[in-house]
Amino acid sequence: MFEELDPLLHSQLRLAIMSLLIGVEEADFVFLKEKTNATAGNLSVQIEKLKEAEYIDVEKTFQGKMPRTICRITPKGILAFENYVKTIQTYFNTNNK
Amino acid sequence: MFEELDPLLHSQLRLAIMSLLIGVEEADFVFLKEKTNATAGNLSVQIEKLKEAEYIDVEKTFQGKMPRTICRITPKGILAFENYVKTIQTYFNTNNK
DNA sequence: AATATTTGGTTTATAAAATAAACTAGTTTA
DNA sequence: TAAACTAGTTTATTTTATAAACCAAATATT
Repeated sequence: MFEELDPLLHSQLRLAIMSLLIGVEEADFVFLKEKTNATAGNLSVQIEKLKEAEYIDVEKTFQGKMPRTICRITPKGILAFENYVKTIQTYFNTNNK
Repeated sequence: MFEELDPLLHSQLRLAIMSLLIGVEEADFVFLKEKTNATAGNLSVQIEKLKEAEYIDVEKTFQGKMPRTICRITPKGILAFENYVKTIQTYFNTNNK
């Protein structure tokens, strides 16, 4: 009756990251940190988990002399996100038969 | 930008319990256990947390000789649930400005 | 009538997650 | 050249979720 919620997405910060990435081509570490208000450490850990799951791609580059970490959502990530949204919606409606 | 998700409701089992209770007058332990497929131990713990937060009322009675635990959602619980739903929806739409 | 099993739970222990704090390596500014 | 800042990572701590073990009473079995 209550389908399992993808544990990788059922996390406030990881969901916020995916929410941001689904709307844009790419986003870097600093952007994600500002938008989510996460600490750098927490963000670093959660990005790594999304990457391991292949929900996002992570590219480490340099902008001038400073490091820059760019994230992009993958097709697999889009699917997982859409599925999570659909699944949790079933927890919302009152008529659970 | 991303408002905090009530940690008490951002839990698969507690959300399922609330989802069930919001649709009915009352529900007992056995009913909730069957519908959620939770183990009795997990259900017991999560019911206790929802009760502590005053999101639900818990009444311990007897049906004949057997114990029966009845749960009901409170007005506070309804508000919290509705607010959780509204908040997490903001994580879903692509246009996060 | 004793014993085994089931019911309706609670308590305790363990595993997994989230988060914060501390650290690194390099850069810019005073 | 020392202090402060940037862009992170790693490690440690706290919090959660979950499972396993337990309990008391009721019912079923031999």
